[in-house]
Parts: sequence; C-alpha cells; structure tokens
Amino acid sequence: MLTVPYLRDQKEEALKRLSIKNFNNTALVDEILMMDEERRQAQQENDETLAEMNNIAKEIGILFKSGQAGQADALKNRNIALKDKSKTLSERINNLKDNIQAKLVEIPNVPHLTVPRGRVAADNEIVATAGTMPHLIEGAQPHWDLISRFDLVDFDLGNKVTGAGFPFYKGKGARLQRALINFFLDEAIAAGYLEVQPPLLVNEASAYGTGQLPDKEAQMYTANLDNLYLIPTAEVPITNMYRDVIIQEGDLPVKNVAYSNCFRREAGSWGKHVRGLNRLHQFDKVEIVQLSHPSNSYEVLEEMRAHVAGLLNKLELPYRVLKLCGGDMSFASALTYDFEVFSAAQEMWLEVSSVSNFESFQANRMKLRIKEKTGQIQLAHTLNGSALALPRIVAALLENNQTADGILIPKVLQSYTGFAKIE
RNA sequence: GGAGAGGUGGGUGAGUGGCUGAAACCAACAGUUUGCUAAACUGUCGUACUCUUACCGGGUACCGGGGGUUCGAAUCCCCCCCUCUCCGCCA
Repeated sequence: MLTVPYLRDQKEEALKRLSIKNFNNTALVDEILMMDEERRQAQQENDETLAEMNNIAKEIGILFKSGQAGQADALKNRNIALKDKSKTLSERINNLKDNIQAKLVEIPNVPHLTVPRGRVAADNEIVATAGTMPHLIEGAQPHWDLISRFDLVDFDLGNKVTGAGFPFYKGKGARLQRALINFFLDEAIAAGYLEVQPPLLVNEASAYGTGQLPDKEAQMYTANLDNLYLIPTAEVPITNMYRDVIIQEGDLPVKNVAYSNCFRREAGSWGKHVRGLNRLHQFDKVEIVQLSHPSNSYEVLEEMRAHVAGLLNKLELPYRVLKLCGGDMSFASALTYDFEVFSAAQEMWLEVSSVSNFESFQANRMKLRIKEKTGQIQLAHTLNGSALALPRIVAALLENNQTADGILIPKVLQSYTGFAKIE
C-alpha cells in the first residue's frame, strides 16, 4: 500500500509511474488527497477540543480537592457539550480514514522507472539468457511419461488420497526432490541467509500483511474452524515475522531463507500447461527474503537475482531472465525478474522463480520500519524470490537430462541424491 | 476439551479514578574518566497523527482490541482476542 504523504508530495511522479502499470485513475488519487485534507482539518479541530476538555477536567479536579465542588457544575456542563462535539468529529475522522484506506488499497505499487510498458507476458523484456540447450535423444519423452516410466511420482495415488494436484513422490523421485531442497538451502545459507522453518498456516492478520487478503482470498486454502490459512508461499510467514517491528539500522540486512510446502487453490487452465508437475495445488519451494534499507534495495535485488542465476548455472539448466512489464507484474511489486527454465521435451519455458523488490509497499501495510542511527524512522524495503520452486525444476531436469537408458543427475546434486542416474 | 491466572514502554516490572505517557531496574545510545577492554559516573532513551517547521517546540491519541460509565479511566463495567499454568488427549 502506498502512503498518503507520498501521494501528496509526489503526485505527478506517482501517476507517471503508475501509468506504466496501466493504472491511470487520477480521480482516485485526487479523491484520496481531498479526503486526507479534510481529515487533517477535522483532526486538528478535534485535538483542540480534546485539549480544552483535558484542561477543564483538571480544573474540576482542583476544585474538588480544595473543597469547592459546588463551583464545578458550570465546567462539567461545558465539558459535556465539548464531548458531543468531539464525538461527532471523531466519527467523521474515522469515516475518512476508513475511506482513504479503502481507496488506497486499490492503487498498485509504483513500478521502478526501468519497468517496460506492456500489457501481457509477451511484452516482458528478456534481459538474460544462459545455459546450453540440450540435444534430446530420439524419442525423448515429456516428464510425465518419464515419471511413470521410472515410477518417480504417482498422480493417481494423489487423486485417490487427496485430489488432483496433490501427487505422491516416490523412491528416487522423492529423493531427487529432497536433494534439491537441501542443495538450495545450503546454497542460501552459504550466501548468508538464516534458515527458518515457518508455520504452514497463518492467521488473518498475516494474510493481510502480505496482501493475500482481502483480495486474493480465493488463492488460499482455509482452515475455517480455526480461522487460519494455508500458506501459498513461505513469503507470508517469513515476511510477517517482521510485522509491526522496528529494525535497528545496524541489524540490516536481514536475510532469511525458508523451505516450505506451498498450497494454492488457483484452478488453473487445463492441458499442457498444467500437465504433470507444471502446476500443482501443493508444491515445495525454497524462498529467500531480504529486508533492506531503501537506499540500497536495488543492489539487494541484483544480489538475489545473481543468487538464483547461480543455482540454475550449477544445475546446468538453460534459462532466461525476464524483466516483467507493467501489465504482467504483481500488484505489490516495483520490479520483478522472472526466471524461466527451458523444459526441452515439452518445449516450454517454465517459470521457476520470481524475484521482486516491493520497496515499501508491503512494509507500509505491515508497519515494518527501520530506525536509523540518527533516530529517524522510515519504512523498510522488502524483497523476496524463489530459490527455487521445486516441481518445475524436477520436470526440466528429467526432460533435459534423459538418455536412452536413464536420466542423468547433475554433478552438484549427486552428493545429495546418492545416485548419479535414474534408471 | 475442562479448570485457573494473566495481558503495561526493547526486557523485567510498579501502578485500583485526577499529582501517570506512565516509577524503578536492566538493555540500548551519547559523553566523561581510564594506556586498551572492563567498571564507574552523567545525560538521552516509546510510537502514531497533527500544528509550526531548517531546527527547537506545541497539541492529541495509544497501557491486548472494541464499546460503555465519569467533568476526568492503565485503573470501574461489558464484549472479543491472545498468552501462560494444571488436568485430559496426543506426534
């Protein structure tokens, strides 16, 4: 959520940037600013009224103490009248605040100036391509066929026990996935991230804090009896650790990494895009989160981007990096890089990571602030990225590394899997 | 699930109607002293909104959340939330 002072002080700049996200509702911004003006006037009047009431109450106290209680009646009446006035003003202020808040959450984050204009995925800018495209063998199979051939993942069993999108991983399939998780965690720890194992269910306040609520409620599974939500990503619990927190400048940067299951209800499309491991209701992901000072959050973003690139390099997967265009970015992001690996047999680019700088958009909503050495307090910047999302990595590894007699495991993983080939 | 206790500033914790935005101690920060470290001493030390604004300063609100009583509420009343302890169940 943007702050009112920002809109007030830098309205033109904000609107200019918002147009990159195809947000052109100038009237909404004006309405917010008008309501805020009104709110401040009412606030001031109310504060003055309350100040007078406080003074009168003190005078009454003194009269009582000195045994002149009889003289207090006039003052009491005066205060009763003021109380009425204050009540009216308070109600107006609260109404205005609520309305401002309601309008404010409709405005997306302002994108970074380098974000390309555009409406759809095709408008995203390819900023890097790396790795070598595999030469597939004759008769190469998509991962869903490889999976059943080597009995790595059982979708039917998942259907029986839970439902579509909840597969069982078995044998070397399970082992490969666990190896990847450990590899990703170790890499993050080596890069200075603190490992955290978060709860997989969060309360309403947390879901609101990272912006799943109120809009994206349908994305999450709920535990209705207890008013809890299954997390769609570890970003939710991890970022919420710092809700209502003021971080000392000296404690920055804060770097956390978490492995978690992720649960998503989104009833996707059908066909190739959701086939096999391409899209699931429950999947595994290692997520990196950083809190940074506003002055260097874009350096941090690049550092995180480099970290993710390093993982894919080590896994020897061909990938490309996209800078998302205004229309394709998320509501809360100021700049997002998507990483896509090429899954050779299905000939598709699969998104395996999304690295974003939210600037102070989430921090404002969560009241996550930094206290500088000078004592100044300001909103922190939050950043996060997948490092990485598991199932699609598995899909690409299986497809790209298949040979006539089995699937080769990348060298870097072999100490984690304990085998070099699936056959 | 049953019974009880409790939620106060970064922490511990005092405070049962006006002198309390809140004692004291600890932590933190700044300074003095010291050859360094430590110790000691002195000072600073909540957040938000708002006015004024270079700064200083002023006003208001906030003692889990919401509502009420009162001229006046951390303190009294009502509702809700949360935490802890004991019992039960249980990985």
